[in-house]
Amino acid sequence: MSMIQTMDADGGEPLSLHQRILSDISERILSGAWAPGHRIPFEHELTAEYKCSRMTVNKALSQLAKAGLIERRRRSGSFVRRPQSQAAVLEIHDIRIEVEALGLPYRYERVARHKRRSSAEDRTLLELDSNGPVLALECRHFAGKRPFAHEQRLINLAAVAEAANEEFFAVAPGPWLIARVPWSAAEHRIRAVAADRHIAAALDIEAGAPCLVVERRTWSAEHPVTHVRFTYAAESHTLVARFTPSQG
Amino acid sequence: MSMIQTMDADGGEPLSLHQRILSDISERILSGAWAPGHRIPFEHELTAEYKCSRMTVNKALSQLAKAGLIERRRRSGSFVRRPQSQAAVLEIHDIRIEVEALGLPYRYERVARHKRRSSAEDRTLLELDSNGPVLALECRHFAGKRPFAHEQRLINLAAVAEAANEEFFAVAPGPWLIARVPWSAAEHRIRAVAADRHIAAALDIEAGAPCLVVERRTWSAEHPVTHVRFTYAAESHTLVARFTPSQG
DNA sequence: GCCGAGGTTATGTATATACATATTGAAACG
DNA sequence: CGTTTCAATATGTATATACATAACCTCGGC
Repeated sequence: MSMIQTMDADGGEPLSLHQRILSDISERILSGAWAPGHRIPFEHELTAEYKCSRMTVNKALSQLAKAGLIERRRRSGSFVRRPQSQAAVLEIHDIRIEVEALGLPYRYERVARHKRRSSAEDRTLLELDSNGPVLALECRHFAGKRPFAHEQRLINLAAVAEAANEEFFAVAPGPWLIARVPWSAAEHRIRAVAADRHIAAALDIEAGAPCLVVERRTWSAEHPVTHVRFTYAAESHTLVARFTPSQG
Repeated sequence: MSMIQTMDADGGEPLSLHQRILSDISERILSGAWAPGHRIPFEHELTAEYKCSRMTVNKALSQLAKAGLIERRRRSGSFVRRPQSQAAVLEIHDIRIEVEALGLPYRYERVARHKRRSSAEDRTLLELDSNGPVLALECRHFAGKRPFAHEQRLINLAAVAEAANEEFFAVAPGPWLIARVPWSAAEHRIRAVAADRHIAAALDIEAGAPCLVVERRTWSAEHPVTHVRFTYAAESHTLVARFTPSQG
């Protein structure tokens, strides 16, 4: 939101030159005016078109390149890229937020908590090398009276020692961790499963009913922190992911 | 498989100053050395630390701000941001690619094709105003001998007129559209459902078996282009989404 | 003690300049 | 004719500089 005035008389809000170049070019690409493979004008041509310095044009083009809309080749110029794969941004909110967004009262329940040396399965899930101690948690999240999600979580105590002293009666492990541990990477796996008897009981649904499972593994500065599996009854939950080409 | 490349010590390739500043600062944030809320050094201090111009520092910090790692406030400085919600990048590939990545032969089959004025349901799915013509397609994608995915698609013929002349016997609508229509936005909905009789027959599974459904709506320059629903048998498919703090 | 005016400060944007680097196309050479 | 060399070119990165803008602080008037 910047305030340098553009010379154009068409009266929109004041855009910085930088942003004007960015949106002009994305426009032309996304509208199809410049098809994939098309060579977009050289920096010095855009410099003339927008009556600005090459630095400004360069910054805008570099940003488009980083966003994946164009590809730049030395000596040859810049070219509109062919889309290769759809990439969408999936926002994964705290469950409390999701429930409250539905207008329902949220309740959290800790079902079980065990501290133990990591089993082979724990080590697979967390991608741990050593058999250090882990904390295994089982929880339920309610929307109104109905169970909304079932949570199975492993916390690597070598990475988050203070979790050993927390009972997780009042606060859910998700928010507790977020407030304490800076995440640096995460991997999500999303799939459909049939509810086994344990999950069916926990979510108050029929065994064999379809469920959406979201698993997340989190690292902080190379150390595995936590693995969590959320299971939602099919009717209760839809994940939404959006893609819009970034404009900076 | 660490997803974080830290460039410690004298290590490998020469990094540009810009990138060195970027990764240094992300390091310190992600490792927790600089906690959320911490004020990171002023531009002029970093200028001194790295012995470079303010422009270089500014570019790096602006990028970190755009990536959401820090927040910049005029006159006050730059601060490490508290993570608000997990955002992950979900890559949605062409089905042929996914099948071939599994090492299985890919086959495509067009099941049905109807051209019609859009029904009320079509208009809801496509977010259309008028009752213009649409093309409704039903297809199957095979991995080896087994059905891998079932596809139900609507194409807005007002936006993609030439689709009316394409039979889609040889080429799947996904790649056909991608090659022709520049996408500008897309929305994905992901959920678990129980297979109805039709889907069960198409995927050769039991009715009631859990399936993963991915629906995608695509726009091009404000015009709805297509709505597609992919249904995968539970065992056949897992979506993977990654989050790594962007380093530019 | 309240409140507004104005200065200070850090960031935001833009310019002109310089040199590095990768790549291409053509000239020079064996 | 094929290969090497070299200059031209477009991008990549960095510098010094300038001025705009928002926000905070202090000071002074009442």
